[in-house]
Amino acid sequence: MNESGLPRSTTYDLFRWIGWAQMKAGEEWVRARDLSQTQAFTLGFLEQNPGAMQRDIATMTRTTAASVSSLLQGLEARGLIERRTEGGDERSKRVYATEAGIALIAGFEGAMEAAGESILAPLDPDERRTLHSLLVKITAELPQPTR
Amino acid sequence: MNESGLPRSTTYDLFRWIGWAQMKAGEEWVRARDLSQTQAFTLGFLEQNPGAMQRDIATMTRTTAASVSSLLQGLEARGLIERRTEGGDERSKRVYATEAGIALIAGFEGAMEAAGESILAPLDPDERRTLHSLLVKITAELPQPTR
DNA sequence: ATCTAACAGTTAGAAGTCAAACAATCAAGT
DNA sequence: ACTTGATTGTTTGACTTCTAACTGTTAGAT
Repeated sequence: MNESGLPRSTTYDLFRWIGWAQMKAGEEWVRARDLSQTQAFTLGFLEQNPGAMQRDIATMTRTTAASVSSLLQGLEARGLIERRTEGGDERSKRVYATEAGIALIAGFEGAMEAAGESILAPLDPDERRTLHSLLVKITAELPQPTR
Repeated sequence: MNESGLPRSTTYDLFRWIGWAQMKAGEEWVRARDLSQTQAFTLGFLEQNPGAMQRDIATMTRTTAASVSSLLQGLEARGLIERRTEGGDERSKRVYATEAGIALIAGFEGAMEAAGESILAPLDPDERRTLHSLLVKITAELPQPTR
């Protein structure tokens, strides 16, 4: 809660700001393919984890089952993913990125890394290592997003 | 993009995760008052900056003028804020938290700080200072969200 | 077998968000 | 005066997200 007036920034403000900046930095790449951030994230995840359950996707994106359901509807309508029930459990659906989906998402990881790179530019390699290890230390104690 | 399988976490993943955790940590306080995060944020901002323009709020929350417009509709309908045109400029509207709004948001800042505190718990004071200064260094070079 | 509880996913309704188009006002020049 | 451009806020329509309620499936106990 800063800008217009207030002098200090809490650590949380800085986190929010940096998260926002990262989002913006990746926006161009993502929007050029007519995807939302979450859609791109999900496709990238499916490329790496073919056959994931929807529930896994919810955990990964830290959203809800309902959000995943409607998110996948959009991707499925565009032919970027498929849902199949297999493995003898009629409840769960295995989700796969189609060839079109994989083609569309190719380079996403790299683009995100580049975006992250540009944001961390003010830090030298040593400082980046320090930052990363501090963040790891924090997240190690964080509640796992299980739903 | 971690959990189910992948070994490493990029710095950006960690940022996302921490931001999510902070949001969750403040959720209980916020939901007990039937507010969204953004609404609480906005009310807190108005408590500190009475008479802010809507444009300022958009900058602060890093959203758009349209979002603020509809966000404030909700708060106004509940009598938590007022919009007045004053100061001879018929374009801009000055936004104020009402007494009810101020009463509802009392303690928000403290609750958020406590939430932030609990997340930073794994770090000792020295590490916190280091983290804070690294974040400041990053945000100093970040594009200001001007709209 | 049957009951119960947990689990996977969907749907409905409310709210927030965005881009784009719009209306109204102000400022500055001509 | 008039015009032009910038500023401030709203509206529209599409999309995402959430909670809560729902359907259907599976596993475990009795």
